[in-house]
Amino acid sequence: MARELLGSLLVRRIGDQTLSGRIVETEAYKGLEDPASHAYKGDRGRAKIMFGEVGHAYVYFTYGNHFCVNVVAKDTKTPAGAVLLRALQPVEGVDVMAKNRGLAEPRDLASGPGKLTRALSIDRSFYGADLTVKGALYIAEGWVEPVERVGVSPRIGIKKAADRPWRFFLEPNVFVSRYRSRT
DNA sequence: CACCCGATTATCT
DNA sequence: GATAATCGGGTGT
Repeated sequence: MARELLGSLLVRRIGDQTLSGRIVETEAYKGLEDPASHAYKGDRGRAKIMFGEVGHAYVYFTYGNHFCVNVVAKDTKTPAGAVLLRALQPVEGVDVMAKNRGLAEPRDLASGPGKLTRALSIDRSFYGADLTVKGALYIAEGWVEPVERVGVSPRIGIKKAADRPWRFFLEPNVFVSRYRSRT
């Protein structure tokens, strides 16, 4: 699913305003067998949602400053799993995203998991939200085949299970995260 | 571009 | 008390 989500559109509606971005970077997190996953310790706490319905949002707060958003994803035999959305290519409402971020440069607006939630005003109120139905936050229907290639690398910013190549990104693409991103 | 660091809080030991 | 699925600002090459 981390691969499949590349190229699809994440949409945030606020009143009559629409903000959206094309997903250009993702990371896969498994459950009980993935030491880097928040679901590694089981069906409890904030990770509870990762054991729930696919297509729902797992939003968590980290480093005392940032929210990150995941899409719950797993097959029917797997108890838990999610895909972290790491970067967006801004599409609609770029001016509002710039305002939310206090920046003007499009490539810096959503090029990181904490940046994209700030750009789209995504916070813990979306914990558990169903991203498959058109609401305040959803993934649009009509997935478009990416024209870019899919690059693969180890996941970023983790220490446990850091060897697993479960980060996926479209390349060439200037909107992917650049901190500590080596391909 | 590479590396370093402080901010700030939920979660775990 | 320590760590963390991060970011932005700083320094030095």
